Parts: sequence; structure tokens; C-alpha cells
Amino acid sequence: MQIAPAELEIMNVLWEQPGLGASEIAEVLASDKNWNIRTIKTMLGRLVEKGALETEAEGRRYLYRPLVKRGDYRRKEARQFVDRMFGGRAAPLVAHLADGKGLSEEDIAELEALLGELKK
Amino acid sequence: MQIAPAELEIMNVLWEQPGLGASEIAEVLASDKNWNIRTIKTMLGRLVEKGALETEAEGRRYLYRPLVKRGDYRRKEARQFVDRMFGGRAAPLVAHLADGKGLSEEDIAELEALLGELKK
DNA sequence: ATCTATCGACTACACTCGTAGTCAAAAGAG
DNA sequence: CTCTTTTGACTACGAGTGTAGTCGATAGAT
Repeated sequence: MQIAPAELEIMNVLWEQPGLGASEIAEVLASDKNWNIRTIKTMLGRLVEKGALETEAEGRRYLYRPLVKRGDYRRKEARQFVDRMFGGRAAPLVAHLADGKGLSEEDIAELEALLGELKK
Repeated sequence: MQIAPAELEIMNVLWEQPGLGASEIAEVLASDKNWNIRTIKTMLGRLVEKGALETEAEGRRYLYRPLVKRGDYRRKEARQFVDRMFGGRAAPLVAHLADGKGLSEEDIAELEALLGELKK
């Protein structure tokens, strides 16, 4: 199941706050996106069709919540991306991110901790 | 500039061996893809249009070579991906890759070396 | 009771992508 | 010279995407 970039913005909102209605999602997104409410509704419809969201009727409107887990989706996408772009190797990916200061101190610290875990 | 997944396969061939003609690219790809030569030509045309490739006439045919550098493209895509999917944080990405054995021993070793570099 | 704002359902439309077909010119086969 | 193959140019076409408009029902405003 395939979530388009613009749709992902919607999913992100709903992963943070499941169970919102269309206009509430619009409010949340209003700050950085400039989307017409119709656009948002179209994408909600498509996401439901795709099985990424489920609806619950509340009075005259719908509340939406994710059917796919964020972690699962991320995992799948991450793997797919590394395969497509880096032949499946993680190290070159991180190297490219690092190049040009894409990594914060914090990232580096976290990565170290992570590697420590992995080596066990 | 935006390179579609199928187009990326072509780019990969040309990044490895710049200056091939359409049918040579087809030969290289024949092993794992099952693409009609027409399909390949269409994609070559689009890549030239997009400015990702340049052509040099050689007799009756064209030789193609990349105008974008592989490293640059990877860097851009990597950053864009992390931004879209992980809010710009690299560590969670690696964590997801790690989860479910996505990382080889070799990857881990390389990452360690890389982190060593970064800390300096 | 009527007007208006809002909701979901359906429709629109241009653009990209994957996948190829057609066509005319030219190069090589015989 | 004529037939076939190869090449680039142009065209096709359905699925997916981004972006929204129209329509009919309804809930709230007056």
C-alpha cells in the first residue's frame, strides 16, 4: 500500500492525533500548508480507499484514524529507499546525510548508542 | 529536478558507464529488467528533457551521459527522504533499518568508522 | 420557516510515470 | 537497387497525484 507525499502529511497529523475530523486536520495543517479543505477531503477519501485510514461516523461527519502503524510504514519505506538508492547499504546513506552537516550532535550520539545496542 | 524510480535504473547504468547508446543500455539492463527498447528510449528522452542527461551524436545515434552527479543526487534524495519520513532525524531512520536485520555486520562496522570520523 | 455554512459524494483536469506503438529516415544484407 | 533492421521523433494511454469545483443534504442562525 502506497501513500503519496501529500497524503503522508495527512497521515502524520493523524498519527499524532488519531480521530480528528476533516476540518480539524485542516486547522492543524493550516500553519505550514496552504491547502484547500476540498483538497484535504479528497486525500482523506483516497486514504480510506487505500485502506490507510478508517472512518467513524460522528453525527454528520467522519472521524479518521490510521489503520497502518507509523512504525511499520516507516520501516517499509526506509528499506525500500535504501534499496533503490544505495543498493541496500545503510552506511553510504548515513555518510551522505553526514556530508554537509546533515547530522546534529544529537543524531551522532543517538547513532552511537544504537550501534552499541546492535553489537551486543 | 526529479528522477522517477524507473528512470533511476537508467541513470544507474550511465553513472557506471557514461557514454552508452540506447541499445547498449538495453543490453546492460536486459539481465534483470524486462524492458522493451522503446520504453528505455522514452525514458532516455525524458531524462534529457529534464536535464539529467546530455547527448552526443555519434553517427546516426546518440550517446548518453549524466549531467547530474550521482553523489549530489543521492545526497539530495537522502535528505529529502529523511525530512519527509523522519522529520529530518537520521537516528530513527537507522533504527528502523536495523530493526528486522536490515543491517549487515559490515554496515555496522562502517557506521562505526563513520561515527569515529564525525566526532573529530 | 428560510437562508447559509458545512459535510460527504462525486466529478474534473492537467501532469507524471510506466509501458509501449507508429513513422520516417538511414544503414546494412543480399 | 530493394528488403529488413535500427534509430530517433512523436504519439498513446491508463493509473496515480495534486489541486480543487459542483451538488444535494443537513444543521445552525435569524
